[in-house]
Amino acid sequence: MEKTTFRDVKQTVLTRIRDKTWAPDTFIPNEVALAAEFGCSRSTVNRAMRELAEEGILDRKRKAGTRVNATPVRNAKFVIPLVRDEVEATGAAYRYALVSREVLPAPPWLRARLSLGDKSRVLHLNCLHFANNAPFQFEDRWINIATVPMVEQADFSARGPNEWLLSQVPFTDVELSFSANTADAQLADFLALSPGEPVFTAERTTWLNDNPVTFARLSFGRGYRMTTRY
Amino acid sequence: MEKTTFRDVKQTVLTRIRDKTWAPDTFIPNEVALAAEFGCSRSTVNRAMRELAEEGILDRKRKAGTRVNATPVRNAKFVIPLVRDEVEATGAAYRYALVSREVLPAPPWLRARLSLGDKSRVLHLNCLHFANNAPFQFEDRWINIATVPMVEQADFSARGPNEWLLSQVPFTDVELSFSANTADAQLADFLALSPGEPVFTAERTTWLNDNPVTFARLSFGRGYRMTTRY
DNA sequence: ATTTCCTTTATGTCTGGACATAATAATTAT
DNA sequence: ATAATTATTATGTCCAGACATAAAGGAAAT
Repeated sequence: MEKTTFRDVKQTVLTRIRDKTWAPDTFIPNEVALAAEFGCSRSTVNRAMRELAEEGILDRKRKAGTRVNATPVRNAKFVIPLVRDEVEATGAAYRYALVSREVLPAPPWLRARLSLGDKSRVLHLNCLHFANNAPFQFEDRWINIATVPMVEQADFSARGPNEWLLSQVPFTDVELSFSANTADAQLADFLALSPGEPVFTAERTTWLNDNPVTFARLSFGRGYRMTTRY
Repeated sequence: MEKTTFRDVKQTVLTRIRDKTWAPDTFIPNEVALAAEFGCSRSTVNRAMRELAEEGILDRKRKAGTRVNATPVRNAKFVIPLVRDEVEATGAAYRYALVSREVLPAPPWLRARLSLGDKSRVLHLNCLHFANNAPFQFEDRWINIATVPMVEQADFSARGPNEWLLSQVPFTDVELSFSANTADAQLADFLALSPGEPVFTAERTTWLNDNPVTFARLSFGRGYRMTTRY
């Protein structure tokens, strides 16, 4: 007879939820009772339940107990890779090109988005990432010079700003958002699309303890899909 | 003097990584050493390190040790809510309408996607979800009758199939993918767009232990954004 | 009836110890 | 030199027991 692991407990609990032994919105036995039933320690049950709660299956509250979540608002985990890795993972050759680089006062829309003062200076970069020489992603990147002073000396002709930032500048918070948009003339040009074609847009803003670090708008052309399994 | 919690340990480790005390791609001290340094038990250090590894910050291997991940492939967590909750969270009134319902043999593209046999029957539904009476999401839903026989008797005139499925049918695996597309004539009509306007598309396929349950294509009109912070 | 205080209870976390396991490093046999 | 075997080591997991803490429920005071 093998020992009951926290994985076994998770599995058993999941099965009971699926076969409606434990119905949605009802409380399940407490940890001590389950530990006794499964023949393991409370710590083991606790870990199993904690992870299931993390996954959105269960809802736990002190004293109240553990309830089966009626609407399992399951959270999908998206792995956000580097462009280089994303391209190379498909077997395609990755190439990077810097389109433009300039230092300028932060435009109003960016000041609003990052809550910057009105005399903030930013580095603005436009970059293109290719997969097998076909444009794959257009990167519109803004970096807050006040938070990252050394960015003015950095060389972005061979390596993209994202890779540089990841290796040089830590961050504590990220906001990420996805949307569908149409390509304007400039974007269509860069991504080899016709104006008006749909583009998949990912916008990422990062902070280092309340100090805005960077804002990036990443545009992907035809056929791009962001996929996850869980 | 307070006790050192696993949260304290996580915080300290993160700080040391950020200030480059522990550089990327280098090994950090083992759990016993850290427990001694922090004045806590190894279990506490273990939990902190395990969670940081889960978050993609660290890379752990038995015997080898714990290494600082050079390219923190941080994974974003997306909470996928019910349409109803998503709409009501903005303060808008939610309304649902069933557009069409028919039982038919699975079309070839669906058979391929769900690996269905060639005489599979499916229930096909078209639904509209409104926010304050403005179309918010168009749902193109296909349900595998073989896996969910009782779906033929279900009434979808008042409640959307997603809510019904969530409460009635368990699932074990989900594939989710996002993309940008253009509205065709039918979709433009339903979402009150002009044909050719961009739509944000989410496609979700779910299985119950290798048995395909359902495939849904959810289309969102103008201005829809899917956002997460971490 | 409403507020305030106290008790109870289930989860949250820590400890210190133990054994399991994977992977590396060292050793021995071919 | 190369392959097979054996130690070593850091992480992975488990346990039993302890105390902390949030929150529900009831009791007492207003």
